[in-house]
Amino acid sequence: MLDLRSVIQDFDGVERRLSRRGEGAVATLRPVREMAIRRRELNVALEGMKKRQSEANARVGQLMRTDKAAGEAARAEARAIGDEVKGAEEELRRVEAAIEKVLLVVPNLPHDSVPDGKDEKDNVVVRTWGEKPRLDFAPKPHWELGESLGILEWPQASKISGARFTISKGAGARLERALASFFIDTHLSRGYREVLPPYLVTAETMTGTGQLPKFEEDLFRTQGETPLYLIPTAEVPVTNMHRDEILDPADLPIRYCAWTPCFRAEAGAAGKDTRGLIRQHQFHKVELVKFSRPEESMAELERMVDDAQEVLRRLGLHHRVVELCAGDMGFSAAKTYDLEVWLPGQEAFREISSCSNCEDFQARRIRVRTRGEGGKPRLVHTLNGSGVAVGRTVVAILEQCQQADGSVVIPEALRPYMGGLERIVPEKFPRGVER
RNA sequence: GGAGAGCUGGCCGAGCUGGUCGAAGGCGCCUGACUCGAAAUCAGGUGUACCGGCAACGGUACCGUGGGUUCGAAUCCCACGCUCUCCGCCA
Repeated sequence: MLDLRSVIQDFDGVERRLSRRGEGAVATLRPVREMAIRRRELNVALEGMKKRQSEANARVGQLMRTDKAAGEAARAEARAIGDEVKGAEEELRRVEAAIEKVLLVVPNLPHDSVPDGKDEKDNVVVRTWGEKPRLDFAPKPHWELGESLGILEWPQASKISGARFTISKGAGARLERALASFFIDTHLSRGYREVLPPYLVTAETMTGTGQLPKFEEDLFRTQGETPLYLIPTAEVPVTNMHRDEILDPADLPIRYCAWTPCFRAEAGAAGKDTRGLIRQHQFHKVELVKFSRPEESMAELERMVDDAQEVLRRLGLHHRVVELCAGDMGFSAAKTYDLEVWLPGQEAFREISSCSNCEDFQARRIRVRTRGEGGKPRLVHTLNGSGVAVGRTVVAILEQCQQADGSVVIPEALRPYMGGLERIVPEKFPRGVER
């Protein structure tokens, strides 16, 4: 959420910065100007009224003890003021609710360093790590590899859950589990604290990080009087952990890493990436979340990108870092880097991580503060990034590490987590692996 | 799921026969005095948000949340949430 005060003080400036995200973003803000002016007028008037009211009330109290008749008269007067106050309060509440409603769907302002642009075609490649693996055969897409190896299975998944689900089996299932452990261990050694949060959260929590009210259709929701939502990313529960808290500046930055399943309805994405593991209703992700002092948040973002890159480097996966343009960034982000991993089977770089600095946009919604000079409370900055998406890493390993014979060589760093397994070869054991 | 108790300032804790209560007292913290210095002691200060003001300062709101009663509510009434204890159930 943008700061109402700075919106009022510099409406044109805010509008100009917002316009870099596109016309749609600006349109969300327009109604605020008038409403804010109205709110201010009402508030000033109301405070004057309240002052008169409390004076009148004090008179009633005093007079009632001495002069009953005069007391009754004062009481009538006080009652009239009270009615006035009630009316003004109601009006003010209405205006404030209207402002809040608008402000909740206005996206964050892009940081000045963010490149201009409309969509993903305008994103800027910052650096590339490694090289395309030299394959002297026609590389297969991961879904073919997964099926022929017997480690990824779709017909059974759609039988039990419908479209966009996968069942991993044998070495495939183990690979997911190994990657998650490997990622977490790597981040722990680099200063993050592991947390295992709830996967179901309240609407308030979803609102805090910006998923609600604007993106309800992307979420799965439970039944019942007070529904809960399945988390689309661990960013949601972990960032909300410190809601309504004032964090000790000495503790900052706080760095968390969390491994969770993620659930996404993504109703609008029908027809894209229908095959394979790329776009699923459920997947695993290791998420990095930071709470930072404002002046350090951009440096922390750079470190976070490096932390995410580190796991790909250790796995030897060819990838690049992309800086998102203003038009392609997510709702809450002030600045975002994506990590894109090379997929030979599709001859394309695909997103495997997204690291964002939300600055104070989420912190304002959820009231996470720290103390600055003189002990004054001030908002922290929040950051989040994938470190990294587990399912998509499986895709990358299958496609980048595939061999001419259809087997897949497991990256060395991962082998300790795979019981020493060096290579995935076809598995066809419905009752388990024969020993 | 059932029964009971409770939710007050950074913490503990009074107030809850409705009025001047942002709220006693204690702890913690800050400043000053005393001291070579420290401890102890004494004196003073010590919440957040918003509005007005260059500032000093003034005003308004906040006693779990929301609603009600009333001229006026931390105090009375209703609903909800959360915490704790006991019982039941359970991986």
